[in-house]
Amino acid sequence: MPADEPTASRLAKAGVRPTQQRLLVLHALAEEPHDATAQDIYARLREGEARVGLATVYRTLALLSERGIVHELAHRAGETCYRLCGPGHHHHLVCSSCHGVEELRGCDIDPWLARASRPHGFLARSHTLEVYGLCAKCAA
Amino acid sequence: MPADEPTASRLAKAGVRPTQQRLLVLHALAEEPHDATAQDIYARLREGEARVGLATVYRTLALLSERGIVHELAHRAGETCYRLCGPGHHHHLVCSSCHGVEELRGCDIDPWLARASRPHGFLARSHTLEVYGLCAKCAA
DNA sequence: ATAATTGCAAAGCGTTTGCACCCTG
DNA sequence: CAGGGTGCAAACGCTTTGCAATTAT
Repeated sequence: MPADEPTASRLAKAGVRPTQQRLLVLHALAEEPHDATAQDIYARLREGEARVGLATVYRTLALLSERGIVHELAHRAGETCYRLCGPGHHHHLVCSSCHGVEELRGCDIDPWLARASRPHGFLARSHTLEVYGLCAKCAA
Repeated sequence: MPADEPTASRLAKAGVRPTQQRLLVLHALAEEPHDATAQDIYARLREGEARVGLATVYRTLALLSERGIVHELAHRAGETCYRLCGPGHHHHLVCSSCHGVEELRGCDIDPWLARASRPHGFLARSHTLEVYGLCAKCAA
């Protein structure tokens, strides 16, 4: 089953067997304008002619997240959101109105962080930053 | 039922009736070295002689969170963590080893954020930042 | 052929809710 | 006395898991 070389090889390189349903999940995620839950993806796939089980969607998202192919966000309590992100360190601009997500690159707060946490004797290693506000469309 | 003036009046000022179980929940939370889930608090209270229902703990934490008396953190997926924080804007230094939480004050990344999000046409309004690393004790 | 993957349905968990009783104001 | 607060247990919704059938290499 070819039809989708780039995505398939991306999976293969990550040591994930590129099955039909995994590609479907990945495609569905790619089409989401903002991050989506497992149930969202499942519903989206069911709308079409796709035959994928809910459990498979959960398993797939967990696997892809573990392999770093998708990112797991936790802004909503009670359910996990997933998003297909570009590579490298970045943060998210989350629109409070349309819930769209944009990536904010060029994060240079590490030096600031290191300085700020020094008085605490705290050794900063990583951080998460999410920004809420209005995207260009919704601000208009 | 006096015995706990400061906490009680703090609740009263927030328009929350200072009942016995609300004070118990608040005290339990104050004694937690790091943030705790509703179930954590419930278990802690049950260890003692306190007679508080689980539902009450959930309702209380939700109410206190809504009133800004406790903060709701979402680092763990699947369950909501709560923490009794000082006032004002601040962030958290979360120790990856002991899971202790320290408050990081003096957050001045807003100007940086505003600048960074401008090219996106994004209007930043608020943000969340959590820093992971090692606290002074664990780094030693 | 062999081992991984999938689907279904049941089980698990954290959380919420209905309702009668209790307590506070 | 009136109305919010509480406790219990049942109901919920999201997620995980057991197991037999299916599919990929």
